[in-house]
Amino acid sequence: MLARRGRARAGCAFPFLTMSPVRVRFAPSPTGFFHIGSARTALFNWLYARHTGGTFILRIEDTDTARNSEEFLNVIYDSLKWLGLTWDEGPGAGGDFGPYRQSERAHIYREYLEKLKAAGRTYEKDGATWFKLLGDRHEVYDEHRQKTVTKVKTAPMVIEDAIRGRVERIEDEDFVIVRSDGNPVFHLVNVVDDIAMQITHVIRGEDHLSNSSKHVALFEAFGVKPPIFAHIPLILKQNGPGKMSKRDQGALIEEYQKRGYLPEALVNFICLLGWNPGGDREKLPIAEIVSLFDLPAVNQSNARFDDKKMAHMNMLYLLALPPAEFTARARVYFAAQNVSTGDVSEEYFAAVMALAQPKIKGFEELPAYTAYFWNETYPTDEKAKAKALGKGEPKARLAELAGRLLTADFTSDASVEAAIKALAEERGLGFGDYQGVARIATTGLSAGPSITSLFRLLGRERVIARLERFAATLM
RNA sequence: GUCCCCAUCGUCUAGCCCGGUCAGGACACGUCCCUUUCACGGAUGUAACCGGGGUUCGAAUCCCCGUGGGGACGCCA
Repeated sequence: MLARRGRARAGCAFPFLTMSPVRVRFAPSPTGFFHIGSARTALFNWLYARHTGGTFILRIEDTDTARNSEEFLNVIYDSLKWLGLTWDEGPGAGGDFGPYRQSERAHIYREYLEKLKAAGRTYEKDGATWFKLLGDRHEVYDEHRQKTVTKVKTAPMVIEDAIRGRVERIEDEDFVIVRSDGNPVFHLVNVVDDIAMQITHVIRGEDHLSNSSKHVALFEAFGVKPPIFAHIPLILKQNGPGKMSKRDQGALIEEYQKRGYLPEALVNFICLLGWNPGGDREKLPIAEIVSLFDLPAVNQSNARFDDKKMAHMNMLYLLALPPAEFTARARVYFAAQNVSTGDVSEEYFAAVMALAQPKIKGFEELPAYTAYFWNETYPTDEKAKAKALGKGEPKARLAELAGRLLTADFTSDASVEAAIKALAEERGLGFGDYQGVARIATTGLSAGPSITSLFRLLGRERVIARLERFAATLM
């Protein structure tokens, strides 16, 4: 924990001015849905590229032909675009180092493999091609794997990590680089592509830290100086042990998209998992995050995901949205959810949204929160109804209110309020004696926007009709 | 089992590099205020330096050892 600030200042304050331009890549494999952890890795790469004026590359690691799918590939594209993490090079974006799908780069891997073979750094075993480490060999029984393995006495590999400092790890076993079916393995293609695409910084999850010694060994075998690594901490699942996986609750980006979360809120939230701008600020615009972000400030310890805080961040962004923007996005949400809002006018829809925006935490609350605005068949919360009817004389209050509203002025919240207040005063009662029962009668709910606002919006006829209809059920 | 990474409120974290502040903020939770409901907002409370040694006048901060958590150990990526 202590060392990182020191490293931050020990290096050049503006590495991108003195070194070759930053080139980073996000290299997902389309073997499953896109989850929070992947999104954050992509985000940190993107942030670093934008911060340094470098290049953000999207590379698809689809060498495992058995597990790849086009569907997952599209999820990756869609999720990245939704989050606003646009790539400068990669599928659909072009670039001078393509193709950007590993399944289309076989010729490049063959070429690099030849270099390794020529240097005597490979051998064939069981039909596969192995990478040969340098050093003396001896056999040893591995308890964990319950088999005899060949160990190699090698010098420690040095991993220069922008987040963790210098990490040494001994790589002591040869490993497969080309499968017996002819397909190259992750370790090989990953390193070859990082060389071929001139990647300067490898920003990836800490789960790859142990692999890095293999990768450094390969870089050295190719005679290439390894890039700067930055192994970011993992995101742990909210409940229970271990890192977050695709199966965990709240793990999938797609899910947040469907639930109407604002992508800018999600981005703001996940960049705070393992990084912070310093000071007490949490909600900050992406442009500012870009300017403040740097690798040495990334935490070294894993973070646990917290959906409550995520929801809170989303609310903050929702609250800050210009009303027209809120309305437009709400429209999209209703459409995506297939929730009908009747054939109301744009003005009416916007007016309803104006009442809802300051009250809700997320778009997913919207359909239930506004159901009674769209038609006359809205659900009634029976528990709330029982509670509202449990005290006073609800039937009398409804009748009085309906009568008074007949002549009330519905042009503004204030005029509706004045009418109800006058009625309450005449009867020696409080506003609240009418408010509760009127709300359940006209909305079916116990909570919602101010009663005067929603009366004004609903209009005299509908309000009175609802009051009378509800009163009639109380026989 | 072996190797690697990590360790401040329940959670995310500031403070650590460069030792001296009532250990600060946010989420969550409690109370109060605002209020015609529910939210928002404001105020406030509960709550943490993993343990043990060492260095030092002084350690959350530096060092060591434990312990705990995480990761890796595939012809997955």
